[in-house]
Amino acid sequence: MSQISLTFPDGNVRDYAAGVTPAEVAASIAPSLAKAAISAQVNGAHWDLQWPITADANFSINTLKDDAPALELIRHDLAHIMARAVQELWPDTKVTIGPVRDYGWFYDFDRAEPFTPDDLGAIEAVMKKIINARDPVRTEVWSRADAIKFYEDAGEPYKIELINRIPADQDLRMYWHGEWQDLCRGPHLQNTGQVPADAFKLTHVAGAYWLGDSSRPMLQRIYGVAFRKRDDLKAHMTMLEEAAKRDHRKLGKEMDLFHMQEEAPGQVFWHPNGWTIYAALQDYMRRKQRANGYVEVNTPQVVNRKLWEASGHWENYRENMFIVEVDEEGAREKVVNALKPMNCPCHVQIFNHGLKSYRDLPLRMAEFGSCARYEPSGALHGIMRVRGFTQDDGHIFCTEEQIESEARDFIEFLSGVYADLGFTKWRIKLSTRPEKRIGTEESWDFAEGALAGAVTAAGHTYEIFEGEGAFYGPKLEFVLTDAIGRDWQCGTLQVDPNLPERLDAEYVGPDGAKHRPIMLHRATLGSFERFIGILIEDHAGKLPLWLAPQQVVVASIVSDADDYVYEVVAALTKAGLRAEADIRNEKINYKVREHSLAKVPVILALGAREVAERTVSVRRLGDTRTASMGLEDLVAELAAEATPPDLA
RNA sequence: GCCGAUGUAGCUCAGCUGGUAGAGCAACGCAUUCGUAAUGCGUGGGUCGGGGGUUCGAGUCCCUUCAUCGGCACCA
Repeated sequence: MSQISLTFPDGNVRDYAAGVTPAEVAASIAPSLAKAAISAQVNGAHWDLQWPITADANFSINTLKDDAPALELIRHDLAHIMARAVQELWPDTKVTIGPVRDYGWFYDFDRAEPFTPDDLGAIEAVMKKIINARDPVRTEVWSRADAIKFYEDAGEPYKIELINRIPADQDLRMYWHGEWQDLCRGPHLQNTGQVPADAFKLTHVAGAYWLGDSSRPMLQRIYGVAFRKRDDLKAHMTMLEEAAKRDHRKLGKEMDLFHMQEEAPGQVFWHPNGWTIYAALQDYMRRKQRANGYVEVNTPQVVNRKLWEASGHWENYRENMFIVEVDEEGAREKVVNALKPMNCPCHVQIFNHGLKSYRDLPLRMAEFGSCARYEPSGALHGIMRVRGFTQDDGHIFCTEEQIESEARDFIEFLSGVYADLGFTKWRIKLSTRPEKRIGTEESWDFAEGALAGAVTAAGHTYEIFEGEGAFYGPKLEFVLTDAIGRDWQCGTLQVDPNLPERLDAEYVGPDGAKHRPIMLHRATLGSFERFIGILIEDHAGKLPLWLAPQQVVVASIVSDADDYVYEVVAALTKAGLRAEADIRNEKINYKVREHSLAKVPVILALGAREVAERTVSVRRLGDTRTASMGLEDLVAELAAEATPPDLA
């Protein structure tokens, strides 16, 4: 029998018989290691303790102390343990797949009766029993025919479909613990007892389509989370509670920003407070775009279907458009219009109005464009995913040669905006040509190269998303990370030679002939609705002063200070600050509590002392200390702080 | 759109197996002028998401519809 050499992390090299398993290697080193081992790394690959090693390799043993492999195995094994528990409780349940995901795993089942949240406790109890049984995990490689036969006998049709989807040159691996069996590529733990029994939790049940295909049956999915230690699980649950406290729907109510109601699902009723944020953000964007060479336009809400037919939207998105039919006097049939789902076709109309020259390019056209899309009911989510929204939309009409410099310019613009809004962590995705596409390979090469070049020139890096581009051109997507680590895709830049073609946009070139411009669709915030939702959650409602709806509340401590309160409010208002008086007959404790809960950034408390000294007592949100200062100094300080970042 | 859950006063929520709706906060009134996260007492307030049905009787049971929430699918 041939020998192989394993190189250990400390540099030691030991020889073993070919086909040795990591379990045997661990046992050859120390019995304690053999017991603690959960898996191995073989030439960097995550290796089951039972898989044979047939060639020389770099080798190390993983234990529960090794974070990444431990978490992967714990979560993966829990997926199997949960599936086993479910089949023990409800033997007629069919199993499908159960991958590791995020902080845990999920497993999809086919079962006539849906699971209820109450079932989760029962399943958890059986899972703990399985863990405590410490059943050894066993694995074998099977032939395709045997495996299919096995699952036919077992009545597990989904597994058969999975087998048929696995590439023919790939081994089929079966795993067992106890009597229970599953098809799985592995690796797994040595025995079920290696899973910490107190560091997992089943979180929720949900429907999910088989293979993610909405034309396939809907399965019952159970989600769980798992960690190495009980404390990690507790920390995770605390994190979820924190995230729930930041929920923009909850804060929107508490801060009286907006509401939504049944008569207008997916559309926002902005209250004065919320609209103040919206307006401050829009004013800021308007100034920024002007400074960046954009011309601002505005286009109609209700547009005849002819334009949507010409643009191609009618054909592709008719189902998602709000249709407006009008009985026009004398007309034989109804006039059919659609609320605009996007602004680009209208912008092309403005471009087409009058003759354009190459000297007009690049032409940067911006609109705070209100759009309406009939989103599927299940997609709606607070003000983040709505049916009526306003994009900070823009279209750059340019030549092919100008794509790169325009893209670069936009990336720098966007970078400045994100920094001003407090987002310093963000990344760029480059989506390239999809399978179904129009245009020549040369034009795709050129456009993808231009976007990649622009990113590099702007001093950033990008991640490629193969085949994720639009059918007409590649795109950049800008993903920002918020204060609690969640990603949000906001900005976008798309290269589009198609729409100018369809809507017959042209300009006169230096040669005197007519040419097609390229259109760059771009947005920085995406939609105001969604972005404000993100801002609220990012700041947990505690917005920077320039965006805060109510910047200062001036509260009286005694009614003798009422006149002075009004004087202070007047001084603040004159300095451009959003200030309100609170002279209600309430204790200062009560007022401080109420305005703090409403996330007012600055509370001034005025009593006899302040009146006498012409000072103010300042309390900042999130700070229990107070400071006393002169009225003029305070006004100057707040006015400076409340200046939008582009004007500071 | 699909699966599941939820919908009771302005807000947060209670209301067991059907017997004529309740709390806290908020609002309003009165008293209190009280120095940095809830002053006390009192008063008013709900066709229990909409529609239909079963029943002597429905917030409670059934059907249907709308909306919201958690996922899935979707996101030009």
